[in-house]
Amino acid sequence: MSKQDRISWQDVQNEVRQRISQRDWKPGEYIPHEAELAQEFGCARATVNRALRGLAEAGLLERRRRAGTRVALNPVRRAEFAIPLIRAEIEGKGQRHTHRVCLREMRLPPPDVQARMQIPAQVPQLFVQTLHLADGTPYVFERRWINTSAVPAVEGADFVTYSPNEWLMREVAFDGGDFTFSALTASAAEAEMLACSPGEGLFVLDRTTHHGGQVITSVRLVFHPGYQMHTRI
Amino acid sequence: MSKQDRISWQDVQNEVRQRISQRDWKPGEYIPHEAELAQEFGCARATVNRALRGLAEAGLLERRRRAGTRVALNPVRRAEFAIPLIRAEIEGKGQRHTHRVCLREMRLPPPDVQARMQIPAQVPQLFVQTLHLADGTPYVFERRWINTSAVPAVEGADFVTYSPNEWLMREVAFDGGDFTFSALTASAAEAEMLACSPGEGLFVLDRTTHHGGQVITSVRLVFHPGYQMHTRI
DNA sequence: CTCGTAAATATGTTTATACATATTATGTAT
DNA sequence: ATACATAATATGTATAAACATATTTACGAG
Repeated sequence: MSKQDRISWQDVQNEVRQRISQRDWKPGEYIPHEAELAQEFGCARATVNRALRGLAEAGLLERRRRAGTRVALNPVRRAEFAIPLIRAEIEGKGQRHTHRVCLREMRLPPPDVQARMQIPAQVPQLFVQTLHLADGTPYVFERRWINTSAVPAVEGADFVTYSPNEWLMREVAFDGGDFTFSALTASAAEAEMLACSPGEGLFVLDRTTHHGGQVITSVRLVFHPGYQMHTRI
Repeated sequence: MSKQDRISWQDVQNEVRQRISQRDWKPGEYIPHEAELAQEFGCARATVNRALRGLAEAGLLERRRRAGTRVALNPVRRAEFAIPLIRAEIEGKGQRHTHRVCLREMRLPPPDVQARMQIPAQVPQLFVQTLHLADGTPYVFERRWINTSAVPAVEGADFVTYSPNEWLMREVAFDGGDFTFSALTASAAEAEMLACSPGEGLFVLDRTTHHGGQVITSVRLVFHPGYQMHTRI
């Protein structure tokens, strides 16, 4: 009952969410079916459907045809996070983003990278190391492999005006990606890059980006000590 | 055109997704409006709306009333991840989950925890340290604060049959949470708990769980070396 | 009693229609 | 030209109706 006198799907969703949260409807229990709720709330079934569908997508409800809708046993099983876009992330904090290409060469990828990128063996690929800085202090160090047969135009890119990621975002399309978050212990090389002590625990994001079945690029981002990724539900 | 001869919203969504991915419609460009697409695909506007709404939620499209719909400049900006439920995660790998409560006492929370939990100063809270094991090897070490005034029943819980998280999931409702992912360098105590070397980089998840404006619990999960969190889009 | 089939039922989807709302474009008065 | 009211327009939402689909229940033949 927000604006008009009509009941909106948001109204229904809020009410249902509250009933779950207050445990009027307990985990595992079946809730009334759509038609019944529609009558209770005085709205169309489609409106209830819209509301419940959203809650099911969020993992709060489990729905099955004929069986009905019930409150999930383990409520809230997924959350969303923002994919870090380095420049946006840094500028969003009011800092200035710069980057420095440390290395750019054709190189034979190690077996694990070759497997992950699903590329033939013994074919050199473009390897780029870049350091991103926020107000001049190291922010994240990236080691990137680029599939040169999928992105031939990359041969002519020097990644000075645009960082590798920015260049790729502008030049090539992609339709999927794999993300792996982990931690590693800073090696001497990484410590020097990120201006921290060797042995420090660092946050790592490995990302592999696809387009049309092909792997475009595979990158490891090693963040500065103290980096945090945040989300809420 | 999957099953029937009718066009489904999924058909429309796939087609649009493809046009974006193939850059028939380029980032920043406006796409035809719903009525136009409905005519092109031979379906109702509601069907197109459903398709485009989903893509907008995924961050692929940006929609504004009157202005229209355009392809997002930075396509794909968010991804979903599964919130780790220790037991489910371990058993999902075919391993056996056990846990050991190492410490359980009332204790005065340090200032940062007190602030995060939005509780009055100088009031002791329940503090529990638990080690979770997979097939007997340390998996994750948790340090948890529980708001005893929000969950008075916790006084009588020994967390032997149910681990703290499982107990809380069963006993109390919650409606929101904060998640922070980071990395830390293993201290001597953490190294001993997780049977790793001090100084190793470890993956950390800090989670604060709310219900009705109150903080229920705040926990730090320190994972074993090599732990990974995975997701894809 | 068992197995397979038919009926029942709750959710899922599509459609046409109507109206709401945000935002841009237009036009008019000053 | 500028400011402001007004029209135009694309998306957003609500509804009733019809049908699709998955899944369970009931039933009947053997």
